[in-house]
Amino acid sequence: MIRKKQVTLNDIAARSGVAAMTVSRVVNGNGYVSEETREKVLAAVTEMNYRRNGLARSLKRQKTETVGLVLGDLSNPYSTELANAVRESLSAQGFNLFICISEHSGKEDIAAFEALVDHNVDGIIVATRSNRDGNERLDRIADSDLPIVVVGRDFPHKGVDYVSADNFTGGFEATQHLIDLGHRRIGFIGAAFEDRHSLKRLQGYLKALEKHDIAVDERLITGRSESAADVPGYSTEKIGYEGMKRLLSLPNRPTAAFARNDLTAFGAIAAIKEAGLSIPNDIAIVGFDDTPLASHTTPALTTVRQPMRLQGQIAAEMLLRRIRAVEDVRREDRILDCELIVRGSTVAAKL
Amino acid sequence: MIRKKQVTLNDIAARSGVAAMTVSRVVNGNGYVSEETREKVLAAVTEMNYRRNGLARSLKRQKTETVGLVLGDLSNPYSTELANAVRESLSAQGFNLFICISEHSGKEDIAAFEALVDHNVDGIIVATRSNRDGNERLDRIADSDLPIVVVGRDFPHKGVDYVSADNFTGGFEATQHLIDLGHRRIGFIGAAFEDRHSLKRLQGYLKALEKHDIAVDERLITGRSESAADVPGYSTEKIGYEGMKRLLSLPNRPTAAFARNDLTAFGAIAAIKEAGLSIPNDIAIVGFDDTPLASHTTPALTTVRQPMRLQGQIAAEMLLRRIRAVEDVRREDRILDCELIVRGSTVAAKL
DNA sequence: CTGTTAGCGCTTTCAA
DNA sequence: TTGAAAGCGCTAACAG
Repeated sequence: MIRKKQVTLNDIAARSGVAAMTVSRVVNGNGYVSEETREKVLAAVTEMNYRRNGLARSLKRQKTETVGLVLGDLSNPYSTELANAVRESLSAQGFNLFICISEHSGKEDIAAFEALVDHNVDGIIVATRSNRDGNERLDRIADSDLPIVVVGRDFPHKGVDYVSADNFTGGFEATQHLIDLGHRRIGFIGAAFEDRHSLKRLQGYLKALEKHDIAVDERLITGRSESAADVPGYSTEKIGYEGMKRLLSLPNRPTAAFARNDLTAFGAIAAIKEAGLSIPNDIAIVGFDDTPLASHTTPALTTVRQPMRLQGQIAAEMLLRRIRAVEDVRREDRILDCELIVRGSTVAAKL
Repeated sequence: MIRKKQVTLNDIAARSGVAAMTVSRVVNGNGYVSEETREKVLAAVTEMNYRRNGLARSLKRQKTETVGLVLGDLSNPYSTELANAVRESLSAQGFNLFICISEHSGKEDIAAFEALVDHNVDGIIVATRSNRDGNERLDRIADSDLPIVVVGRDFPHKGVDYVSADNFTGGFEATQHLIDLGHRRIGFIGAAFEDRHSLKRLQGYLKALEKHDIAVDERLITGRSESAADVPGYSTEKIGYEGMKRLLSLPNRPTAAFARNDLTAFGAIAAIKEAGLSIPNDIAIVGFDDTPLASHTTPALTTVRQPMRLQGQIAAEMLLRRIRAVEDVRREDRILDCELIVRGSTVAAKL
């Protein structure tokens, strides 16, 4: 259809018999305008249903007061809380937030970055998992001095801040907790082989085993299959379910397992119940995140709580600091403490 | 800090000794450019790390190839699946998706609309709950012919399409199912008083009772407290928990309950278990949505499945149709069937 | 195949 | 208190 032609400043100016500049002043509420003129203009604005063109405005002003947030997926409560916290912090400062989803694909990460840069956002918060293509592009964008903050992992670029939970220590403490309870055969659910060096929670797990001289049994570490392609949104739970099934089929099955996150733990719990086994007596389970549902499963889930909202707030602050900076900003990073929440899903190992 | 001055078409043109227009052609890959010139330009582009300015481009072209999606919250798996489906459909057509969250606040709805309109998105998909302020603003935006599609409810404007699940029939069938099982005292969880006329699922519930001559007991209908202000993201589960507690404290407690959605049902289940009662024998529960977790609770949740992805796809198609239309578009609406999924949380009433 | 011109809608700057 | 001019960076339309 023939879209109604956009009403412009000039239209309003013509209609109310003043200059475009005067209309601009009225619309933006700055500069001096006589009450009389103001009213005349405002009348025309209402009458013609005028909306200023943000594109033109931003083009001229060289800023958009908009920030982008790139998320790997939406299915994890982690993303949700983070996004809310970021949004709240930013909107309190008059910034808009546009969220992009990349579905954990490097290609889509790039598409999201492009889209945001194309729209000249004032800064980007990145909370996707690290991947080569995405990192490379992000690096280039950071080179152009666009403010960037990364959440949940680090990013080695002098112009990029990052904030993350202490996943390593969290993983360590979760595992340590199980060891303290007397468990020796402890599974890890949710790690693909290629995560070995990037997944801090897995590293914490390995470290705890090492500290107690428990040999690592590769078969106890299970994760998504090779074909990561078939792993869409909600798969984390599916991974937990399948991972636990694999652990249960082992000749010498573990007496406890640490799941990469709560969703994975929920899947694992389902598999255990389905096998007619009991939690925590046959198998103890620890999750990670302390999602809202964690306290409501039966039994309630022992898990590691990470400060999701705080990460979002800090990320927003870091970004605003960069956006507003008038001189060079020194890189900043924050690693936040996690907290082990012991509930019913863990208990001392049977002897 | 002094942000690096943006590299422009003219800079590249100057550097490579051609006109800006030629650079534009190379960058956008349209029009004829000799191989030789192309290479020269491309070299300069790489060398100077040029990125075209999307604002200027969109201002000139009068389109952004970007669509906005406004969501009430992110905590409901419904939003998640919808967003993913929308994103997939749009990105397949070369459109970007920017998601805005309104936290179920009319004020934030408006802020999201403004932000999107300000960025001259080509269209908006709205999936927030209906509210007066938001509707009013949306109406004005629709008046200006910006393509708009509403999801999950209707919206009475000749220029706005909508797609929704058949919540009324879904609610009816869920309740009917419980009645068929012999239940007569059936609670409804998750309806505030003011939802009475807007919540189709509640209307379906009431209709089913009416059909079977079961008198409505107001005390069996429970929802969020008056102060909706204290109800942030994840509260739906909390509402279910509290709602069920209230039902359990009734002198003559119900033998079954229909929860407004799965999250609410999960909360209700937690309350029942906490009271030492059994599901489904003491109280049967039906949810709505068939979220991924529904099949993994103990017992698994009987629920009404609504086609979330399909709604997203259709919404995207409807919007693209409007965006691409060259002449007036007739209003379209689609109501999609739901499906009752019977699992372990419902069983015949004890006599 | 390449260049010129004009202008998208706004705001900055300077002048009145 | 108001206005005129210039230009943000890009591309459509036309000319060469």
